[in-house]
Amino acid sequence: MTTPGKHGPETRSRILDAAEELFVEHGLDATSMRMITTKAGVNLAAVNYHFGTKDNLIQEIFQRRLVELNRQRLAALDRVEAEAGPEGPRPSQVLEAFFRPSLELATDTQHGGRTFMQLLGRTYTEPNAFVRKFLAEEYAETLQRFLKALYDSLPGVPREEILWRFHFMMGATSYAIAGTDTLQLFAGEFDDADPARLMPRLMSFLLGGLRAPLPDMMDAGRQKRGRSRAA
Amino acid sequence: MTTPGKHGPETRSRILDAAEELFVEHGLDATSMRMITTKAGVNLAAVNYHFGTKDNLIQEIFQRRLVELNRQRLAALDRVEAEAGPEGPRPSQVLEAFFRPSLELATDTQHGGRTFMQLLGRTYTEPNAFVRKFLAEEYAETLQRFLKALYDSLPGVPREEILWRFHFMMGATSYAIAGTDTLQLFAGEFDDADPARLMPRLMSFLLGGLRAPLPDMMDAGRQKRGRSRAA
DNA sequence: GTAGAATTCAAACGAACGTTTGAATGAGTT
DNA sequence: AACTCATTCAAACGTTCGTTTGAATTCTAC
Repeated sequence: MTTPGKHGPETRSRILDAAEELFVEHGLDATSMRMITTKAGVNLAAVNYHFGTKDNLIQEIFQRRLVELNRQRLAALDRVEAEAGPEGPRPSQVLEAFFRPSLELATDTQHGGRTFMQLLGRTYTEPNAFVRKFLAEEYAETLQRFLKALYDSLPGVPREEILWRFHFMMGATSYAIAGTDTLQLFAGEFDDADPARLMPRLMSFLLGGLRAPLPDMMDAGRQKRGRSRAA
Repeated sequence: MTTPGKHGPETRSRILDAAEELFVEHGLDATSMRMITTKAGVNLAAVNYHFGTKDNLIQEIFQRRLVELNRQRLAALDRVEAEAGPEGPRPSQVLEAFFRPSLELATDTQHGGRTFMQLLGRTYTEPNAFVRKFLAEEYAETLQRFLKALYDSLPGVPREEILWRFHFMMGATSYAIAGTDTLQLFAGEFDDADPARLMPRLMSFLLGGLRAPLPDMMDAGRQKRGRSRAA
């Protein structure tokens, strides 16, 4: 029943949840205000009343999740940095601190976490200028800290290579989260989409990529296992 | 001058080129017919006259490139399979056959290849049902053959793991191609966007990920270098 | 219970969208 | 020259979009 005609602070969250799902299913542009308000069971004008504009609604959806996500990431980085000695954490620990929170959020079907991570993965490549802008702002500090930690953990490796590989890793991750249906579309047989198994699978792949021999030049000191510590 | 008032078969290709660029810059939905025809210097009705609908235009843009791209991929696979002995090609050769043509197309700024690959990378995660449908159809045969070749080249590895890792690799690749500006946005210093260096960088990363130790279970026979051939 | 603020509602706004129309213009043929 | 057929053109079509409006309704507080 849900008594849609009554007042209540539920209206805001009803809109947020409905919009999140629809954005995943149809994309940001292709999701209209009328689709959102119909799904949420509220009046059309409710979105503009509570959020002002559609862009503000989008921004609020991303912020309420991203702030918490990056907080968890930085907290995890603080933890491994505190536990490690003066030489700092290992590369695998830094990666874990960054990617594990997002994967855990991606496996949370209870509170729409999975829905949001699919949306986020698709948004990384979205050309929408407005979205890209505040996405970059929201990530700036977090990425700065994690890149610095990665640089320090791999003292012998050129920063350029590390930056590229981190870029590749984010691509593999967002693709893995956002495009599981793509995978199923390609390979019919496939049915093991259990998100709980995704984490170890992705983690070993990412670490393998990070530790791969450097391309072409300076193959000396290739870190097959462990790291080539300088200090 | 280009004498836009005259007849000529240029109109079709002018529309295709203009649309390709605009789709990359703004996305499929956010690019209007009026933007396309204005940029191409043709009348608004020209798109519907030459292509019927906007969806047909999109489909034609993808087909004229994808057919050629997958033809090159399959030809490269034929080549390495012919050169290899009865044991078949090595995993790195299969990967090269698949990813090198797309990366070469991504570095071709002359004929709009880079533009198209950015578009393609973004489209992998696009929820547009119409686009996803013919994208899957266009890829079906190619992916079947490459997955089979990968399975045969890694006889000791569960097919499920190979499928997942191929998925991760496609994610890293499309992300690398589509989102270079994202990378620059995150890391200000970064200026080495030379696409010619992208290929070896990405290739060593992908191979490192493919060869990584399997997660958790059956770590026995981990293929650190080379393969654990069974036959 | 009544005033006042907050919220919901049906209806409409102007703008932009993809597409269609029918006349005007061009080249090719006889 | 007249006819034909493909193409281009300006204009309009109906639909949907995000947003606004002003009255109705509900909650809060005195």
